[in-house]
Amino acid sequence: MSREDHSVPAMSLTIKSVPIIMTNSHYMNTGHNKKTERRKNEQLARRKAIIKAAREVFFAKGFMSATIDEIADRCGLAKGTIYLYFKSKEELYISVMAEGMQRLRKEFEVLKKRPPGGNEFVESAFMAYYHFFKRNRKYFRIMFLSSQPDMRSRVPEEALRGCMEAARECLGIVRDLVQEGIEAGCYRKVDAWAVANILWATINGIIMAYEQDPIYREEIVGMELEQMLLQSLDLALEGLRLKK
Amino acid sequence: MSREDHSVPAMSLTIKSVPIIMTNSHYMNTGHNKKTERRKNEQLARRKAIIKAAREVFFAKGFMSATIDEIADRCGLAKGTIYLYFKSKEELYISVMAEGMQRLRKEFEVLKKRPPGGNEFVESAFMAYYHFFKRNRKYFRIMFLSSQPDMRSRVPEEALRGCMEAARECLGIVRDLVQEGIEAGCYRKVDAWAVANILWATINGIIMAYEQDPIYREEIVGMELEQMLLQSLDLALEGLRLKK
Amino acid sequence: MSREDHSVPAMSLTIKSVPIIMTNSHYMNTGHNKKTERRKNEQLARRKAIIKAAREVFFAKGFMSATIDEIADRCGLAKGTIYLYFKSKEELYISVMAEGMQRLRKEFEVLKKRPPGGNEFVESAFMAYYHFFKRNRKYFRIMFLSSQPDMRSRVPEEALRGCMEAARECLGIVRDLVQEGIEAGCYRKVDAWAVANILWATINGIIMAYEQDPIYREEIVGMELEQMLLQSLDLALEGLRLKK
Amino acid sequence: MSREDHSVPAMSLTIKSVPIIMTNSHYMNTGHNKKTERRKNEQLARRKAIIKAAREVFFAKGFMSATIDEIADRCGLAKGTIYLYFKSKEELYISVMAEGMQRLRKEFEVLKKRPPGGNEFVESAFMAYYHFFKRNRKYFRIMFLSSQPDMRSRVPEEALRGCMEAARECLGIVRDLVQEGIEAGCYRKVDAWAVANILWATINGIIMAYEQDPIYREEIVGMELEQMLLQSLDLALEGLRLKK
DNA sequence: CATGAATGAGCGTTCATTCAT
DNA sequence: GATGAATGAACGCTCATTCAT
Repeated sequence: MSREDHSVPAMSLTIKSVPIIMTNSHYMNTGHNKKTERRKNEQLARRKAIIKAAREVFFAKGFMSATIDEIADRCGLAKGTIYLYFKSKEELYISVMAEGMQRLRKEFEVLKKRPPGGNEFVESAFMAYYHFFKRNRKYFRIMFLSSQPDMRSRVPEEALRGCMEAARECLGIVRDLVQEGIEAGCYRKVDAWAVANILWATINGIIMAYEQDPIYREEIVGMELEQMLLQSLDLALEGLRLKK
Repeated sequence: MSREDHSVPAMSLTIKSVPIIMTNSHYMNTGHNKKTERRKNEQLARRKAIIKAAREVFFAKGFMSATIDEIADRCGLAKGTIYLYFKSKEELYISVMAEGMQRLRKEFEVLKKRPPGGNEFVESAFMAYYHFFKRNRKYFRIMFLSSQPDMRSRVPEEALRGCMEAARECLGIVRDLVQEGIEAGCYRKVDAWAVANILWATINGIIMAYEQDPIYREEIVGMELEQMLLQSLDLALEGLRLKK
Repeated sequence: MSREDHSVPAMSLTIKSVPIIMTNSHYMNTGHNKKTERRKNEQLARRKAIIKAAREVFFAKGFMSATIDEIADRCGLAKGTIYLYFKSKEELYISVMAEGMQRLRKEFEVLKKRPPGGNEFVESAFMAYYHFFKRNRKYFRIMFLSSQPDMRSRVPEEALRGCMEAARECLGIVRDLVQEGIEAGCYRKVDAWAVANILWATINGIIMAYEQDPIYREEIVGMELEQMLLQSLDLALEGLRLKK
Repeated sequence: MSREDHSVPAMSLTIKSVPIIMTNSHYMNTGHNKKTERRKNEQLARRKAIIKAAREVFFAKGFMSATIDEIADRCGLAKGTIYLYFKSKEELYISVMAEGMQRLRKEFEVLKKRPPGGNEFVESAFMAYYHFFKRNRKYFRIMFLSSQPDMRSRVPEEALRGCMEAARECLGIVRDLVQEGIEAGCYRKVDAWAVANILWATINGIIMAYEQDPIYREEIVGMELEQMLLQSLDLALEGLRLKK
């Protein structure tokens, strides 16, 4: 059973990874009041610990069945403390999701550094997404929740934006790949942004189908996720490719 | 709603096995089980009424915030009565979903009767789905819930199968269309079932994207759903089409 | 569809056992309207069937957890029908109890016909009670419920009287035995009624102890019920016996 | 009560491993867990208050008709708070019972300190029990519930043991009295434990008879409880006494 | 009479959230 | 800040009882 490594080596706090998550960090290294700075770090660490615990519980039980009590237990904090960091269960949820999007974004980042000249533009994005999915499968299920009206109405818009931005950046990368493909004369002259969105949606749609009940997956779809994705990639490429 | 249920009187009574169970012996085969038949109809109607109310409440509030109390109020029944027809909130949910799938399936049915000779195979399915979506938009949101583990674990498998079957039939229709396209020499020789699933997933993925927060829809995707679907159709067709 | 399902060996109704249970039987055998008489019999049979079913369910589940639904199912009647015969769950309960007391009384009746001259007066009552207990163990548990205030407040006094009368008769028989013992010169000149009550209470108390949690029975009392009863009999006899 | 918990601020930070788990690090061994101690006391008091309220409601309404709402109201707590202290209505019930047994045990304790030389061994126990009963009459009714199968199956075994132990201790005291009587040459050489159990059961049986419906008490038993107990004591003593 | 669908008050219980310490 | 006891509204659900058929 492939492990999903949301462990967070904790190390990460000391390194650059922090600024990514940190949204509310307006502390400047003027050298002065260390105490405050130390505090900030502690708080940040705590915040991450809570998100980690929440993620684990949400993954194990689902959002609806998860309880703040269990999350608090799991990170060794008091229930009240959770509310010091997150206004509601829903904000906690969105934060877990945001963190997942950040991870994905980070993995997508490498696509930007592709050596020029290769011609698997879209393929690489497909694969990057697929590999992320394999290691973070459970994120997807809870992501599908974010469209629920009772979730959305309770999620602070600002927290949501964090997710969105990450998604936008990923899509931007895909768009760039498509654009490169066009410019390299491989792809037809399509609207790269639209295609990026379509590819993105396609993968999500396929994954969603696979996260349905096993009955659906086995008796209806009846083929492995990887195969399905590859065929879908094939179809898309065929649609994109410029025919001489 | 004109009832014609004085229909066929005795029939069932001619079967011996009945008397054993029967305790309520005193009405004879005179005008006979009018009562029973009427009952059946009433029950069916009530069931539908409950599903309708549930649908409305689920749509308005979301599954999590919906309450049985409100559903009961909305269809003018007592709370206990709801539980006479549905074992749990989750079963009610799945029944709403099943009903939605039935509707979709019914609309897809017409695709089967397409006059031969036309060549918009996949287009017609896309459009059928899209039109259904426009009129039943809110179904989709709640459908996305069915992948939640805490939902699935509480939904009676049998009720789920109802949904699945309808979905399978729709997919079958799409596959047939693809197959026709292949046989008509319009499409490449692809795995029609896989392609049907991919198309299906693509549309769902796109819809899901649009059912995300408006921020996502407006600021990120930034184009109308219809456009997006059309472009996606275009891409898919291009991918399917046989090039001379 | 002629059904003759007043089945019920019915026999039983024709014999003497009836008058005992029957409280509301003012039908005289004037020969006329047989129909009515048949009805009466049917009703009586139904009543007994319900009590039987109730007994089984009360025994299996306990009064609190028993449901009218299950009782109705078990005797193949509709729930509403139960309420035609018994005003409430509590009346049903008391009727089960009354029926148990009638049984006990019937078994005690034989003590009245003891051949004169024997000298095991009290012993025979002890043993009769004990044997009844062994075969009707579960009656006792539910009997202990009758002292609950929320039971009593809902039991129609009239139904209760049925129980009481049977108990009184049993006690009367015990008193007579004690009296015989006194007159035979075996026992001291005690108040026979009081002693009868004391003996009765003693046995009930012992049985109650045994119907407590097994922990109590095994870890605390620590001896077999039969032994305990015998020792208790021994003690009582020793107390009663006239010493020369 | 001066709290000194602004104590030592950073501390915990110096230890590396700590921050992860340690959450409540900030109060050191100064005047120290005064807080905790106060809490403990408060909790104990609350627990007692709840038991008191429950007792009152159970006594007034009976277990079945009692509601947690009423119990909560009566002790001025929220319903949820009750569940912080007791897992279920049944646990509350058993706790009320346990508390009653503790009281009885405490009253029995004095019997242990009887000045030697007296010869009313069993009498004193009878009387202690009787006096307890007079002041705590209503306990007995609800005690009779504990033999109900649907009660027992829902009572946490551990809570039950509390009751049992108290009962066992009382019985132990009675046994000792009997034993003393034997050793003092007053009583026959009987099995003291069995006799203790028999006496106990006898009193309980008598009390149960008196807690039946008033009809039973008045029309059947027809004598005062005290008289009955005295006669029963008399009978038992007569049975125990060593005859020259 | 018998039925059984409908009722609906009421249940025990949960848990996100608050707030005094 | 951190705590965790307290809250109490809301929950899903039950079931004795009624009543139209």
